[in-house]
Amino acid sequence: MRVLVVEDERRLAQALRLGLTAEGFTVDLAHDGLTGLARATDHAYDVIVLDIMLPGLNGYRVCSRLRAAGSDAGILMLTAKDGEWDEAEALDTGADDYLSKPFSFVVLVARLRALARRIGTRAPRRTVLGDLVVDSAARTCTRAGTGIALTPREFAVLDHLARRAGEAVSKREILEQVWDSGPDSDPNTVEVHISALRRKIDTPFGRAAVQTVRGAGYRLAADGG
Amino acid sequence: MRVLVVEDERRLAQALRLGLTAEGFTVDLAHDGLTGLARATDHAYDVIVLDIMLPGLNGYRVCSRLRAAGSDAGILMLTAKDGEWDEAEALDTGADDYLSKPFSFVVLVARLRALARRIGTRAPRRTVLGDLVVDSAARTCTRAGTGIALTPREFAVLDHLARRAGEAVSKREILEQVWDSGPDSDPNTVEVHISALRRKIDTPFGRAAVQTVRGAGYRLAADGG
DNA sequence: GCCGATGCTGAAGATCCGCTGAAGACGGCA
DNA sequence: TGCCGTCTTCAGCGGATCTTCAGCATCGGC
Repeated sequence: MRVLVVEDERRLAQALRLGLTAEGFTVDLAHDGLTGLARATDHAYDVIVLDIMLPGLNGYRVCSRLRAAGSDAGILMLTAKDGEWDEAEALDTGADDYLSKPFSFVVLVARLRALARRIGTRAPRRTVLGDLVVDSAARTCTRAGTGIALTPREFAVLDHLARRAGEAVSKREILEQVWDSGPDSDPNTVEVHISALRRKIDTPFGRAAVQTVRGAGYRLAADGG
Repeated sequence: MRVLVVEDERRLAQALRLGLTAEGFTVDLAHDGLTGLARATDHAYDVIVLDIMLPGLNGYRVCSRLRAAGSDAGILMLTAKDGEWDEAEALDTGADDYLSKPFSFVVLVARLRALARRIGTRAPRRTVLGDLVVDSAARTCTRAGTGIALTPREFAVLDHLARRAGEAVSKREILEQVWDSGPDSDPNTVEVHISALRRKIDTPFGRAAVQTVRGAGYRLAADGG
């Protein structure tokens, strides 16, 4: 399990690294907000321990920027016992949990484990393909930041293709998965919906994310077309 | 904050329910171990008040089975002053805290609050979505600073949507969470309440925070509409 | 270039889904 | 018990959405 600790007190940071490593975590450190943000966006961490008071960029900022960048790591914030602390703000910026200093190391480990467990079972929700974003949880789709309204069927088809981005998916499979219908249904139904989909997510943007694989079905380009 | 009280003395259980409800908790009762275990595994409680001496299945058993089932609710055990009581055993089975009878109600509330804080409910007390504020603890809702009176059901629906702000939530799920009803109940009930909600929090302000996701349910706009 | 197979697309009718007003049921409270 | 606010059920409306169909375009092999 990979953990990033963003903490400016070096003694504490080192102690955490030693302790967490002994508990079986793989630990990286950052000592200020900017470095933390950079590392977190470069590497895929399971959980991030984030101090609120940081030089450069404070914890709230790091947290909201991470979420804006689409990170789905678990984030646990550390609050100084006397510092100003706004629980609502923290959770609003996308933190998953928090712990006030001074804290028990055992509690920290327990919380990190619980957090990782929670994050792990959280269904993957956003698929990013170039400037095309498919968000299964929100049931939204955006191209270059522009929201696109899709009907239920259209979204279901797109979602299914997105989960196998880059692979060719047969009409048969789409029919079974999206329509949960028997193998004797009309593949033309799929064609009609694919057509509608292209008219919404490709044509207006001069792109071609939905590709026809003759005889084999369709493929959603991994780079968004 | 959701609390489950598992206590076989009905008078005491009722008194706890009244008192805790007045303190802003959402309280459910169970009068024996098996029922308590069933309820606790079915619903996500933040904390569970668990009597040791219970008909059917005693508190220790309930506690260890809950933990075995992966529950991460806070558990506070109640011990009779004369009953045999093994603190080590209690904590071994996964209890977080304990209190011996007779106890002061004020102390119980304080312990429950501390416990909930320690366990770290990730549910924000207040959810801020643009100028729409939903306060789960106070059970109030304001839009642009104006207080809005909601009926219990309306608030429960809004609260549930707010906890998943930005995500599409199915009518089915709303029915299960807000009504804790079976999957065969009428989704139209939800529609009626959604309609009432919109008439109160959206229409008068010319906004559209409550969005219909055709075929999938509803979504509360993360920016308040 | 021809041909069959395969895929695309516009139109139209049928269907499904969600919204809403009203009526009655229910429950708390005096 | 009667009142009042709230909840659920019902039925109809209106519109979005789905499917079917038919004709046309495109592709690949010859």
